[in-house]
Amino acid sequence: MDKAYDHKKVEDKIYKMWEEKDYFSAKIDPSAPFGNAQDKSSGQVKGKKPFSIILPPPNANAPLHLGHAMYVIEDLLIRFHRMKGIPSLWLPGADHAGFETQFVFEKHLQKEGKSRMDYPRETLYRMIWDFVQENRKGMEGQLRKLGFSLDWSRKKFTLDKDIIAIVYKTFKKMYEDNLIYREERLVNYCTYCGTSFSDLEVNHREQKDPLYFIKYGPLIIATVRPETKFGDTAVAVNPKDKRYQKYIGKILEFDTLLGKKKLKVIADDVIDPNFGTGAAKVTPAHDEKDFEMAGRHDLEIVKVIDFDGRLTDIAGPYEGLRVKEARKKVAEDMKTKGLIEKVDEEYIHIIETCYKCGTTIEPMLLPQWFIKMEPLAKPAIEAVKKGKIKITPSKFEKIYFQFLENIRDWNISRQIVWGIRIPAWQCVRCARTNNEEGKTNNKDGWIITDGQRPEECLVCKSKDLEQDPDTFDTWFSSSQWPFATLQTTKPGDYEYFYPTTVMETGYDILRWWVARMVMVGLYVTEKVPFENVVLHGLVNDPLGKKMSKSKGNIVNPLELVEQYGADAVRFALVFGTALGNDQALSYPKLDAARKFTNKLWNIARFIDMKREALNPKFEISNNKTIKQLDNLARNKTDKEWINKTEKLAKDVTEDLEKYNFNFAAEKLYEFTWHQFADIYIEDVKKRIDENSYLILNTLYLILLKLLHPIMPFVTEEIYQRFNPPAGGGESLMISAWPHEQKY
RNA sequence: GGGCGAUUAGCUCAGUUGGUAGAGCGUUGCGUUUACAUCGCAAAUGUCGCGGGUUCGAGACCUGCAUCGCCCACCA
Repeated sequence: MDKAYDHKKVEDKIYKMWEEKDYFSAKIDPSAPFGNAQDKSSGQVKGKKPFSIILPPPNANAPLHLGHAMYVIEDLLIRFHRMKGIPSLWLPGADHAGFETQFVFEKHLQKEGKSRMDYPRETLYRMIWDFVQENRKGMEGQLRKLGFSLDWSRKKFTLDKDIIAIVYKTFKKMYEDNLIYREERLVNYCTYCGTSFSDLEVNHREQKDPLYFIKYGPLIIATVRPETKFGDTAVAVNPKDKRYQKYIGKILEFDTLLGKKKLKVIADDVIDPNFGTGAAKVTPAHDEKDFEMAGRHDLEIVKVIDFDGRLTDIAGPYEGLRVKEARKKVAEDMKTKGLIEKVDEEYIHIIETCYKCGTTIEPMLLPQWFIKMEPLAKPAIEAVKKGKIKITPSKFEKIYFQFLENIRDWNISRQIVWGIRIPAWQCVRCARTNNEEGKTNNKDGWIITDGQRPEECLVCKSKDLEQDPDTFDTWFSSSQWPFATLQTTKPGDYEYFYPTTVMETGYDILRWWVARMVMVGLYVTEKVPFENVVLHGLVNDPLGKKMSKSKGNIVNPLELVEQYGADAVRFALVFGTALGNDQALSYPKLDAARKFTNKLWNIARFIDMKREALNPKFEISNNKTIKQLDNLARNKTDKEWINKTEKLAKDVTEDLEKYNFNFAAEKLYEFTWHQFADIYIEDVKKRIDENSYLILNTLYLILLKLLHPIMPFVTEEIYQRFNPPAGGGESLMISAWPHEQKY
């Protein structure tokens, strides 16, 4: 053996061996059908309950970042259960990541001086498709380099035909169950990205803006958005406000930049008499509260801002100006005309911004597809409350409940090309008729299918149908991922592996993804999609700052793997960090982990040398229980170390089953280095004989097994070099876990 | 406006049901021809953010407060 461990000579070779021997493929054990055995009360439990994890599919639009290396938790769980002899499945996949990917791709186009507008829809889609396929290949290579024992024979992509078919089926089912509706209402719209968003894609930011006090005849109203006043269709006051009683129901007539204007004064409870002057302008097309008032008071809705972020012709001379410049210009002109009473320059308020590009979100009137969330949220809340799903660490339950208990309907329409196009067709003739009759919500005339273009309009038999150009919010397909994957991999997978055992992911997508998977999973399959949610923290840069492209502090896990070895990277990520807490990338910790791999290696080297020296006549059995080992040992000290190792195996097993990964790593590190190597080996060194050698070697084998889930490469390499007997199995990764324990 | 987390050795962080503080890195001293200098032995360093409280006993539990970070939130 070399004097030092060189991961570069080992890792690729070992991974290839595992893959060629097909160790990663999950095997459904037909002799131990699990199926209905989930019902323990029936007494029909047969075989072992399988263990399954669906890999959170990484976005196929960029190489993996260090955060993805946290998948190590899933790999160690899978390897742990596989060694325990439990049929284990870890299913890989990739996400097309609709909007995110289109955004990234547009950045690439920009560098070439192009934009999405330069290409027809199909061309743009095809270009992004190719871009994504390239990325997928790269990502899979990265996952292999990290040693992840993913079942590549079952890999899925969110745009696989069979996945899309399921997404369509779900949409249709929801539509038929009256959970989907189309409505024209104010949605979060980013004029830069050119699409609407759900509430989760909107950030909030504090900002200082001038608050203008504008004269509306006898009343003064306060606003930060004078540029939208062209769309005012009322003035509102609180019904209890004594100052304004005499105006309620009256028509005000007053001067504006565009001449005389008449507005009715309405009374509404949402108006806070203590804000500003207690009177507000009502601009239904650009403010949600105003939009709701418009509904209650039957007000006209006048659009001032267009989808490109510029004022419409309603703004007269200000038409075509961008919101920001329009605001400035309008305010200046109003001052000149004496329409502004005063300006509070120090007004601080919260604005909504696009989570991606930071542009101020415009509430925009747009017909979109919505999912009614409340009926879906209730069972999802129940599932956790009743313990059908367990969230670890439990502190995250609060966030889960808070999201679901205050849930609002989900806008799933996106005005982008990259994604799954919504299978909704509108009859052009019916739509026109509806419009003429003054119906604005276009509910009629829409045909939802499972993806097939309908032959003709169901109402008027017209063949003039147009498909909705919008695509689904990526998270709509993601929400179906656990059952969609298992229903489309291999026959029997869904029946055997669903519900999955663990959903392990970053806490940052608890609401975006996990909660939605629970809701949609329960709705479609009537089962929870997973029994355990395990949430890890973020990996930040060495200074504790969040990694991001704009900061330029992204770390590619492969660089670290190259330098320290995959085992060290994996170990460093679980060592010294409590589950669910953020951690800063630590080079000293990586270095310590790398030294640990070397320590392991040198223990092996020592044992190897002793083997050569002693040339023992027996073979080391891989299958000895610790009890059997105790009977074999003759030296009292050796027996003590058997007990200590037994205790370690018990503790590590318990820690892994309780998701206390840091405890497991810390105990293994401490025991291996400072107990086993520093004390035991130093002791046995002086007195080693055949019998002690047998104990030493066997205990070391147990350590290798216990370490294998976290550090698979170095442990496997050593195991292979020890060339254990046939009875012990050909690979550490499929050998038996040294301790049985259930919690 | 609400919520969550953090505050422990110089630095980065653990501390699992309350029992006189731990790791890695760093520092200091000593050692090492034979598993490993990617090493060993030894040592130093903590009013566990601050104030109350519960308890025989609190870093851990309760309650205030401070600082930092994150998340949620339609007062124009």
